[in-house]
Amino acid sequence: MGKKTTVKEGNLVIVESPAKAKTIEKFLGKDYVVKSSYGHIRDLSKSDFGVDLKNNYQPDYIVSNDKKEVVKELKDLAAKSETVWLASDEDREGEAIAWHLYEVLGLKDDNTKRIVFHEITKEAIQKAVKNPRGIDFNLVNAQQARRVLDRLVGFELSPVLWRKVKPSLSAGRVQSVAVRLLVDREREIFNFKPVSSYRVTALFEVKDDKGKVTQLKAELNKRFKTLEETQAFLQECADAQFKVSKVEKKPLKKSPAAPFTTSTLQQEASRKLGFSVSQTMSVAQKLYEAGKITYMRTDSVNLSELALNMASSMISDKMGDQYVQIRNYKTKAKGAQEAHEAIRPTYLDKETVSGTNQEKKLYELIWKRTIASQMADAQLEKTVISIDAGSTGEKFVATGEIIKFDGFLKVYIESTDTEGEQEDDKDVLLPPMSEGDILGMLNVEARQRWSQKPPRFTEASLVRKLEELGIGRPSTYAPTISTIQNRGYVEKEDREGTERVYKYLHVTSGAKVEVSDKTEITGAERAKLFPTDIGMVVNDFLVKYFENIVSFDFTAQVEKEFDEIAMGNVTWNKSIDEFYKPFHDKVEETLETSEKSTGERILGEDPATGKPVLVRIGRFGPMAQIGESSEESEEKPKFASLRKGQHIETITLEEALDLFKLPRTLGEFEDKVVVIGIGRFGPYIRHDGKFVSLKKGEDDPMEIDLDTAILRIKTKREEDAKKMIKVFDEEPDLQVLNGRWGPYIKYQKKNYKIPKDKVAEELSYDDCKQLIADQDKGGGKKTTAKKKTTTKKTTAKKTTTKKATATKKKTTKK
DNA sequence: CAGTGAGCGAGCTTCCGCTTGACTT
Repeated sequence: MGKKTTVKEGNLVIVESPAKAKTIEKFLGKDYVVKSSYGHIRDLSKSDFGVDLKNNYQPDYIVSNDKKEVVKELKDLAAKSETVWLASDEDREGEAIAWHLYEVLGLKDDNTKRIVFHEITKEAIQKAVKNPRGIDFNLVNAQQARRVLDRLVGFELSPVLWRKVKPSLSAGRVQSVAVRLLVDREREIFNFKPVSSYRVTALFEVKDDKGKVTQLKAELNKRFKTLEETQAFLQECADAQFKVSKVEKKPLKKSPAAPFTTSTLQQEASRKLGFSVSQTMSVAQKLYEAGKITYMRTDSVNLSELALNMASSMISDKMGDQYVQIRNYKTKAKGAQEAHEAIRPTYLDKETVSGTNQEKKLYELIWKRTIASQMADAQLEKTVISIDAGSTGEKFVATGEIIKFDGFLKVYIESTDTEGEQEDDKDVLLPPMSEGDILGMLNVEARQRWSQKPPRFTEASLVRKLEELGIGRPSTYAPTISTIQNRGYVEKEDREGTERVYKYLHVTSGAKVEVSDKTEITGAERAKLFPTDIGMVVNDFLVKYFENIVSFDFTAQVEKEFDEIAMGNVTWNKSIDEFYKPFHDKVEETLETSEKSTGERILGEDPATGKPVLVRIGRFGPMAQIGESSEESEEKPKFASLRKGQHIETITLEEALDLFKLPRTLGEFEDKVVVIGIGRFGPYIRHDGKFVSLKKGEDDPMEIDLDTAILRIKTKREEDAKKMIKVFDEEPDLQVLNGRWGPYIKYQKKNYKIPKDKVAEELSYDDCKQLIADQDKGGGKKTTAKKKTTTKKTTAKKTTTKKATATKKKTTKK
């Protein structure tokens, strides 16, 4: 063998994910090198849409900087290999990845093979290798159409928003519909008028054969509309005879839920473990990389043959044969592409794993759900007992369920989103009773209840809705939720409930009905998604001018078109052209004719000046304004920002006028004025150039008096004194302080860490200077490194710092 | 922990889907 002749030998297999590559390499043996493309290797350039509008929408693809290294490695390996196997996923995106690889790596037909498998088992992979095919260009074109359409929609609509609403905003096929769902729901809630009715329950005494007494709770089978009716009925009950009129027993069966997909995992992890969707994904990623679960971005509910066998033997060993029931689940999700298995443990005999608490919990959830999905139905018996209430003609009903055979319930019960206003009557064993039995009444009570407003979305329930509409993909649910929050369209928040008074009626046998007022907390929300004013204005704008794009079935419609392209019935650029021409005209028309959209609402007149009071979106967010700026009058309008929790759509004239009462001067303390105001971080006291926050829940900025304010200033001073560990005479700007995360050094407005082996109190001036120099040097290196990298990276950096400050705010709020 | 506003000058922002890391607090 001469040195310069390149001998091509061996096989290069390219998959999308590096963890997958590792597993597959084991199955294929020595002759195969398995590498990963890390997803797509190139994308549309960002200049001029990345699409040539004059040349049949020709895409301009470029390999981004962070992919250059991967591409180079793959190119080198491909050149040396005898055969290159493109093993990206078996779906539209996967096919496109294969094609991009083919193009960018300069592959040739005669030594390139396209293979697919949708489960990572030895059999599946060997079978795939035996059945190679070529690249499916129809499918690739369907992906190009998808990509180009999303680019055109996003990059044409967003600039319209910059001009007509506010800079830096965004719109897109997926995110804009997500926001619309939230805005629509918020308005439904706003317009919702709760209706009250009275729910009546009774407590009876039941004696069994042996004379043992048990209690039985039953609910009246109707609700009364008015207090009078309810009171009259309860009074009748006081002297009524209660007789069992019917005892009905019905068998009932419950079936397990399908194995996890990305979306159902996100929902259950949210309900059962309180995880956010991004949390779920990053914990799942860890489990996947450690080889503990299968791939976590999937829309498939299928389990491999191998997994089914494992489940079957696991269940029969552990619980017995009668618990095994192997099932095939069908996906219900619109547009599912099912390139992978469902999410399941790699080894079903492992009930738990090592790792962080979160990893353990999520793994256990996946294990239980997977096992339960292959278990027998639960057999239950439902008992319904009807009890006549004297001669009133009304019936009380008691229901109970007993489990005859637990089946899958032994390991897993699916949660629901319904929040528990209704008490749980289930799993109640009813005392034995027969028709004609007379029951002793202990008491009858009634309480006023209100119909429930539609529920606000959580991250997870929004994902479920999007999936239902076929909008977005498993890999984008979590990022979409982040995007709409980062753009300021949506906020995830807790809301405290408000007190509500309800009527409570109570009567015992033979007595007189007592009526009283009780209070309950209602409307409390935890980690719910609230649309912001900007979100609402942007949504209204898009609905008004681009209804078809933000309609709930836009994605479904274009998916149909993509399917046609994938089947070879339609040419992709032609299809894009049919969409783009009218769309672009509409964009042009909107730019020319539409007014700037600020969500302006006139609330009324300012009683002091008679000028109009209005609210709208300003350059810095939602604001209130008294008077209009006009050319005739020199007088400028007055401005005030809306406060947290206030919204353009719901704020009243009174609330808006209150905003202008601040800042207000309380008086003087130590010869300096004391001023109350409201800033970005809530209400504050300003005195002698310093700021002190008001006490939450105790101080009202409109009410607080000078004495209380002075008290707050003094306590703040004490706290500050405690905070200070050391100051140096050499430089008063250099301080050692006690912060929330322990001691730190502050110098020229920057903070520096103190290494764990140093004691804060013992640091000398020189020690501090040294630490600052060290850390500045480290930081300096980093910043120069960052400057060298691409613009893409710096923007990514920006968003992460934004996120960091956002979480900061939240923690201080607590 | 620190921080507590605000109208013409320049250029930027933006999409959806595949994939992982690299960043702090």
